[in-house]
Amino acid sequence: MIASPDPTRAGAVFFALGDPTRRELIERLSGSDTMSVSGLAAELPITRQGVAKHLGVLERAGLVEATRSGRESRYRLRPEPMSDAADWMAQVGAQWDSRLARLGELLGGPTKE
Amino acid sequence: MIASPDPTRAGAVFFALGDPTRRELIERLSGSDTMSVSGLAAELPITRQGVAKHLGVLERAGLVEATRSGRESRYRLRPEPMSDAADWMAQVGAQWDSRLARLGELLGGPTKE
DNA sequence: GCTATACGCAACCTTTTAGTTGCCTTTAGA
DNA sequence: TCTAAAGGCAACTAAAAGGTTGCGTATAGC
Repeated sequence: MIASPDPTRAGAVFFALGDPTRRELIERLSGSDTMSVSGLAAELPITRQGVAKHLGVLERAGLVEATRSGRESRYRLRPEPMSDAADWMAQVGAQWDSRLARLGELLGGPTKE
Repeated sequence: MIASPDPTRAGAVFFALGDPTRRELIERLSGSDTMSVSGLAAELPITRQGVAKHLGVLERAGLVEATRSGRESRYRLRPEPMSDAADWMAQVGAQWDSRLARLGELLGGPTKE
């Protein structure tokens, strides 16, 4: 029941991780169970609303999950979708490799990088 | 020596792969040895100059390499920097895991996802 | 009940990004 | 040599992204 590789989701993950502030958020969340929006904003040089927007992007990519607890919503890291991105890269790399291998055979010798 | 994990380069890779057209280019390049700008542009719904810009982004991220051959410049895939991105994700995931593990110990039982 | 905290929503501004058109240079080939 | 193909460079446009301020709503706690 592992999350199946979803090429669509991979794109969202790449996009989400393409922003340094969002990577920063991910790193913070990887070190604690859950964090509130304000808690995260307190550690960053941008406003709470700015953080909230970034969390929205991460949530749409499936990388974080929000749970409302009283008056605050706590965010938890959800690393699973990253495997879709990793799969995409592995697949591209593999195809590249096999292409290299075929080329090597054609040339009649092992081809090194 | 394998390319050492470079967190800076990881950001550039995530950014570069965050665009669907650039992923398309990467996929095309993974299937052939080298391709010219015009060759790539012929397969995509955007202009040659548009493709050239994307190739510039990919090149700055280290994901492709250009070689001028006569009047055309041929681009080759260079998948190595992707490992920086993969390393970053793996590290985040590992930290998250170990945090979970420690939490599990504190609670006196194995914690499942 | 009142106040301060934590959010969500919406409008707005500024910068980047994706993509275009136009023009000029270099090279392959008939 | 003259032309057509391949590219680089620069200016410009439209749209998206990152970020802000302002305001309204719900909840915790005195």
